[in-house]
Amino acid sequence: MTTGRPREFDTNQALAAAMHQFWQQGYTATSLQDLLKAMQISKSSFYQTFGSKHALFQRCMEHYRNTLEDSMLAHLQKSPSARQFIDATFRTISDNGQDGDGQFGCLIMNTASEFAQDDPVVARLVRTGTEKIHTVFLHAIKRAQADGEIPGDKNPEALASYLLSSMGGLRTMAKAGTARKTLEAIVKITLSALD
Amino acid sequence: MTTGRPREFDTNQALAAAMHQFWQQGYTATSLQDLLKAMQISKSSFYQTFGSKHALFQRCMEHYRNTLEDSMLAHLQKSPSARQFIDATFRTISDNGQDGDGQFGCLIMNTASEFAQDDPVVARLVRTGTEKIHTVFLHAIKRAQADGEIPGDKNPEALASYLLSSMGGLRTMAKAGTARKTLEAIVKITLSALD
DNA sequence: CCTATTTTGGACCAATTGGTCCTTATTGTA
DNA sequence: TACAATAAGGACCAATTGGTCCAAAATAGG
Repeated sequence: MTTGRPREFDTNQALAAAMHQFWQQGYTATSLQDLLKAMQISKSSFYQTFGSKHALFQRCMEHYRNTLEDSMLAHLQKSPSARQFIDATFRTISDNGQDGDGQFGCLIMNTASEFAQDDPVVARLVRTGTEKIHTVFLHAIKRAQADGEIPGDKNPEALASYLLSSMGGLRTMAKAGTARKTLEAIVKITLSALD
Repeated sequence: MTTGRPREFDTNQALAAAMHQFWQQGYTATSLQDLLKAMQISKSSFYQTFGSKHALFQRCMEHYRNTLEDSMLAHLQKSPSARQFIDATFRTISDNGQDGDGQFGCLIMNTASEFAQDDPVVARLVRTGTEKIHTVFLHAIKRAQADGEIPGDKNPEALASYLLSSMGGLRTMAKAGTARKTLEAIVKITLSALD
């Protein structure tokens, strides 16, 4: 087994940087130059390690999806109640809407908006991404129903889709520059549908 | 007063075609070639009539905004009740989500997603666009409250923002390829917040 | 220390980007 | 019918696009 020259960058770190770039600017508006600067690697390293811009984007989508899912599941588990988890998830969006990563919307929703069904590979990534979030919401809703925090006669699947859709809308509103107070008002009404 | 050679195309028609193109593909992903093909005009006519891609995009945004506002107001006026107008607006989205113009989402929301706050000119167009829709919803809500179709104790401004956000989310979901039944379920829950 | 193996820097590439400009065509009016 | 005025066709442009390739550099195992 031979080894060769070791790489001078961390793959995961570069991937995270690329994800952030796509998250901010979208796929098309992000040029190779943008990526190289963000990832701090050379063009050679880029193509050798990630193959192409499109292939990298796929990995970024997966990375985003996994990160988001892990984060949500962690919050759900350490939350005192499932209902409180849902509330907190939406409040976090209205709180961090203007600054931090919040102002970039949701990468999955952004991608859905940018590509629609044009690219089948991307369309699948969007679908699996939304499904993951849907599943997390579904778990939370079912648990909240079992605990009597959400009326049991409501359809949990429908509620999960509703939360997913609402989350996408809310994040887009935040991206559009909506005032925090307005975002909070939207969240309040959105969550009232769970009562 | 001299006249000169008359143009061989209709400006409004070309504008509408361009709007449709931006609506489908977004600003960045739409090339000049795409526009010329869609508008059926030459490059010279393009630059002479519209100045630049960016300037044309601004006019398209305004055209979309006006068209949407007019359409909504017309529906609102001929609707038997304001509440029914709101319901019908959302049902139309879930019905036409997969085909027709529905599968392209909302141009204003798409633009918000694509540009965020990067371009101040575009950011303003997004803001005024959302404000217009907000205003229409606000009128409908106030009238529905006056007619006892929506509880009067609810804040109409907040409700209008909620509907705006929900509409954006719903259209993005439709763009992502969500099944019609799911869209209908989301609409049902969304509208239940008005009861 | 030498060599197989890998990474890196950067020159290079065809294609496409948005945009300019000059020429030719077509009109109404004087 | 000639002229002023505008429109259209298309050659041309520099800059950028994503991507390839080759030579130089750096490493671990023999």
